[in-house]
Parts: sequence; C-alpha cells; structure tokens
Amino acid sequence: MDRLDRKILRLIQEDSTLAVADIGKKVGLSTTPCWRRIQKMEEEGVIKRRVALLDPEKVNANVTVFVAIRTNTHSVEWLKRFSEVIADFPEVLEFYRMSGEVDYLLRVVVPDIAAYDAFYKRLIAKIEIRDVSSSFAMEQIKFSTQLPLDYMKIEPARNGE
Amino acid sequence: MDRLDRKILRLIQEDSTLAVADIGKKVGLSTTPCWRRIQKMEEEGVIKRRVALLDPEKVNANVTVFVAIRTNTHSVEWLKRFSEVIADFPEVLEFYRMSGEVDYLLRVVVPDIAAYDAFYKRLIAKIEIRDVSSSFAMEQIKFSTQLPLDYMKIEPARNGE
DNA sequence: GCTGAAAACGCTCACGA
DNA sequence: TCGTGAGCGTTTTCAGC
Repeated sequence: MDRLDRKILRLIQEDSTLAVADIGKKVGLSTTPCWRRIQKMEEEGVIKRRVALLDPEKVNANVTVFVAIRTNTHSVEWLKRFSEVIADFPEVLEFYRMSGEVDYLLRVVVPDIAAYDAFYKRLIAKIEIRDVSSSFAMEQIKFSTQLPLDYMKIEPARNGE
Repeated sequence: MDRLDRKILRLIQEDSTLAVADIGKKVGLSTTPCWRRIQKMEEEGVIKRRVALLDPEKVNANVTVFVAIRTNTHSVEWLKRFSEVIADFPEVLEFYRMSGEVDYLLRVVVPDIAAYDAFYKRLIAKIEIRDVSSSFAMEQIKFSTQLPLDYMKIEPARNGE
C-alpha cells in the first residue's frame, strides 16, 4: 500500500457514497486503476465493510454507559461464556479486555437510565460477575469511525511520489 | 417510522452496499417505495452517513487506550478549548463528558505504547489537565457501529401489520 | 500499469393504481 | 402510499497501448 491507497482510504472512511470516478479525480487516478486499488484492499481485508451510521437520538439510543467489570474466575472458559452472553446483547457496542484494575470494559447504548437498569439486571442474571461499575456519559462530544492513517506502513510509490 | 423502516435500518446498518431492490425484497417492498423510505430517512437525518470500516490491524492502529481525565477548571470555556484541541487529534475516536469521578473519557487509537506516549505528551503540551489516567485494552472482543433498534419509537404501519 | 469504451447493473423519476 | 417501466449514471469488464 502506497500514498495513493492511503488517500483513497481517507476518502472512503469519511464517505463511502463517493463514486469511484470522483475518488480517482481527487487522488489523481482514472476510474479503472482507482477501482482496482479499492477492489484489492477489499480482498486483502483492509476495507472490512461498508455501513450506514444512524443518529443515536433519532433511534432512541442516545445514552452511553461504560461498564467496568472485574471477575474472580480468570479462565478462558469464563471469557468464552461471557463473550457469548455479550454477543446476545445488541446494547453492547464495544467490549474490551483490559490491563490494570479493571478486567473488562463495555460500552453500552440505551435510551435512558431505566433501560440501563433493565439491561444490567438481564446481564447479571446470565453470568456471575464479581464487581460491576457503571459510568454514565452526559454527552458524546466526539464520535468517529475514522481510524488515524498517519501510522500506516507505506510502501513508496513506483513513480517515486 | 414504522416496522418496515426499522427493518431497512437494520439491514443498511449492517451492510450499506446492498442494492435498494434487494433491501426491498427482504422487507417486502418493491424498489421505488423502498428507495423513497431510505431517501426520507436520509433527509430527516436518521441515516447520518455511509462510511467504510477498515481493519485496525492492517492500518497499524490496533491499540485502544481509554483515557480518563479530571479537570479543576469546570468552565464552559475550558471545555470549548479542550474540544478544539481534541478535534486536532485523529487518534481520538470517541470523547465523552462523564458523570461521577471522571470528568471526561477518551478512546484513543494508536499502533503501540510508544505512540501512545508520544500522543500523551503532545496532548498535555497543548492544554492543562489536572489528572490523567490511561487504561490499555489488551484485546477488542467486540466492536460494532450497529445501534440497538429495539428501543425505536414505532408508528404502526397503515396496513396494520 | 494506464486509457477509453462497452456492457451490466442499480438508482431515480414520471405516471397510474 | 405502492408499483411499473423507462432513462440515466455508475460500476465493472475488457481490448489496446
């Protein structure tokens, strides 16, 4: 992947409705070669999927809660079971295994505090957890799906640009 | 918005490359009415944008760090300044104002710990922060942009379905 | 590897039910 | 509000450079 590929990624990460011809114009490529580059990055899995992003408020899912979880059973089996449980909850958008004090961190999205409480009860009914600590977000100041591309490993373009 | 709209949202939240005709087939609608519903939801801002999601590993941005921030200057001006500073850092993908102990929470994405340290130094050089606590994610077990649609406020369809 | 053109496909709109 | 069908633009493929 070279600088042109990165330029393409920057564009489609922002807006995937752009026509291939337009992307080509912006990066200095005609339609066919630009299309082939995109095709290749899809095959390689660099581009994973194309999705529509919705307005959380308009679909009544505007409250974000971060749930810090500590467990006493640090086994692979417990994690496997826990992952399966989490997979059944569409409210959980992000799920991380952490270093430090907290073992796992969830980002949960619900309409309000009451719905979070209902979610919480359903969760602890399904699996035993030592310690759960919930932090509510008052406001989402920034949310982006655009990964920083400045760290990409770039192979120099053949023309030397 | 009725049940059909919700079905449409479910589909395009998952895969926005689906042809309108195919979406229509899946929800029981022919192309044009399906297209009109999508059009309307775009105009209303329910559908905000369409983007490509990339593989964090393949673009060398695979380490997530949660940064909990506490401030002593709880003024609107400080938040404004802080927001502007954050906007200049492409590594910050999410930024929340929190309730409780922590004032703000960032989700930062970098290639490795060294890059995080560099990011951290650049950040604190730009604005004064009372207390910063960084937690590293070892593993991203789940990441989704699909908001839960079960909480949507549904108007009954005219045909009574 | 790029260009340009042709074919296939999907989007968009006017009209009638 | 839905559906049909026609026109148009985009995507995708392919021959030639």
